[in-house]
Amino acid sequence: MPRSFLVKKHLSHKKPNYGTLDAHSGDPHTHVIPVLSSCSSLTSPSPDESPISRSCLLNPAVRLVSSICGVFEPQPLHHSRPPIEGHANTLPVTQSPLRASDPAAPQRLYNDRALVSDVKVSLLGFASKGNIQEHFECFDCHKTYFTFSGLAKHRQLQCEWPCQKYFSCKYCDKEYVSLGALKMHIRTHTLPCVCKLCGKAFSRPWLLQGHIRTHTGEKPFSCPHCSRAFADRSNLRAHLQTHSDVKKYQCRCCSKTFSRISLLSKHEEAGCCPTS
DNA sequence: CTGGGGATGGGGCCC
DNA sequence: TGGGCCCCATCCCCA
Repeated sequence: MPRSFLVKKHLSHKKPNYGTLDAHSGDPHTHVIPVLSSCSSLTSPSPDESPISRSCLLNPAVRLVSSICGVFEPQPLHHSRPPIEGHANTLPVTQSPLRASDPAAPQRLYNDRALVSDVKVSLLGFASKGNIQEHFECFDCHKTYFTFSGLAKHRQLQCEWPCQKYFSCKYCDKEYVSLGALKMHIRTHTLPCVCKLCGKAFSRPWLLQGHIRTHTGEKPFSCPHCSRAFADRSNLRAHLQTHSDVKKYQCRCCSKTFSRISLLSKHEEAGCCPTS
């Protein structure tokens, strides 16, 4: 049951990138090391022990922006747009050296982070609603998120970056806008989570956990209205609808109500609402 | 045909 | 960046 919005929308200039995938999968720190090297230059002489270097390294905004903009990347991405005026191609963090002994370092680091936020919003096509730290809105679909990471993941999975590579699955013809989305998709081919009892394989560990309950008979989700129990919370939720006097899904034609949208769909497909 | 349970896939969010 | 959890959606099967 593939979700089509994960897949890249256009199929032009298809560019398989297995080498990049393999390189990244082989070295999970590929994105981190360049940032560390850049940040360590700000925190000499002891970058390994400096809390500033650590915070710089762990700052997801710095890592994300650096990886996307190519500022710290050994292999720059192909920009389809010119640099944003006033920001050039250099992040502010490289312009204000920080030292652990500097008493003003924390505040300056905070200011730099604010600048990074500004850059990332400008460069990546993000719009902010009011306070930048409260709401992040996607330019393309206008969905809003409370955190930047939430918006970033949404952009990775559902909307296209203004300048990006496309990652093609080597097992099928699907293409994705981010390496992470591709990795997640590839798991549906490789199915690395295997049930030791029956050999059935799954793409994610929690799917395997749910499957194992079918062997053990464990049903941790009990209905508060009857004695039934379920192995899956979603199935309990569907069951709870059967106790409800008000069915959630109503036919627009005959006003008949159903406990599930699938039942309503089947009802409509059966011909109740031929025009809908 | 309908209603409901079982099983599974995938995105969002948090840590 | 990935794992875990939650939620939603969907398909299959059976009474």
